Amino acid sequence: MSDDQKNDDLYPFNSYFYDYMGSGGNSTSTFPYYDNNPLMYNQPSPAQNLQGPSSSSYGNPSSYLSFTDCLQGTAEDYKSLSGAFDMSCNSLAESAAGATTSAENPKTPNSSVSCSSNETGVEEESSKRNTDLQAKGNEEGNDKSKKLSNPRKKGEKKPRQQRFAFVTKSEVDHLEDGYRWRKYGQKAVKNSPFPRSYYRCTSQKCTVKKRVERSYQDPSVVITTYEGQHNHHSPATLRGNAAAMLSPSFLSSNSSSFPIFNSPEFLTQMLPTTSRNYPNHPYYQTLNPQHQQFQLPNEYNLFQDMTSSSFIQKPEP
DNA sequence: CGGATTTGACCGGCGC
DNA sequence: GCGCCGGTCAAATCCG
Repeated sequence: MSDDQKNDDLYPFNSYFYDYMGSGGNSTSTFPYYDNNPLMYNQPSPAQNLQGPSSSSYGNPSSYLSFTDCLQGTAEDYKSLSGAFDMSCNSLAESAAGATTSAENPKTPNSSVSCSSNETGVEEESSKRNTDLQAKGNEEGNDKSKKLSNPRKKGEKKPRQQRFAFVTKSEVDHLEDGYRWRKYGQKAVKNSPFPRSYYRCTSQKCTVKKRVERSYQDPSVVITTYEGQHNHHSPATLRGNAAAMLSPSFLSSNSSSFPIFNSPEFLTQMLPTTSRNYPNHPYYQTLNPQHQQFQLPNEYNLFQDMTSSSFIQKPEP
């Protein structure tokens, strides 16, 4: 396990988790974490998806706006949310990582382009790898014993795409998020009885990936990590789809107000339950390639900062 | 039959 | 240098 990954991934299943549990020094937090949150908790099955959270057995949906409701708003509405998340994450990331932000997410008034450099990098790498494979295939003919070739020059670090991870309580491992995914791998996770699944967006030229794993501490919890940004619209409607809202593309392609995030209900559901119900859980958070760790918690205040500065206020025009 | 999933092999990075 | 581990590939298999 590399330090890179320790800092990057923050998985509850690996050595980093134990470190976190033991010392508390590298504490992480969740964002967002949905516990008893009728807005996001218990992702509905695909069949339930369009019905919104009301089909959930968790929480009290009647008390809250559902994401379905929210998503029935204008595109501008969720542009704002996305922008807010992105802006928040970027500013936090920068503050945590100092000035080393050159490789990713240059702050621009239009946050929708904030991740483009990373995507380009990975796409280039991917193409390069394919090219290499083809070249190698030509060179080596049908030799199947050597499947893969070196995808990049030595010393050239693979650029990290922006990551966005969140925890969802669900019986279904692969949560419906409005995009189509193709599973390309599954690996056993160290210290966990549950495997981790790797998915790639099936859309052409879309490099977004996601990993799905189940918490071994709480098997009812599914941890989904998105990496990269979709370069296309969701093939399915976003209605009633919290995960789609929280996908990187959604969270980074926007710019005005999104009323639900101004609501105290949302905020109080969003974070406090995190520390209340899972005090030792290495909460997921917004991740990015710069190894930042957001220590939300004292999280609630920070999140409030985030929300007050980013959700409530409109991003700069 | 075409697309999705499964699964074993492979690769690179890292620690020892 | 070796072993471990996360991530990915791709042939085989499954499924609608």
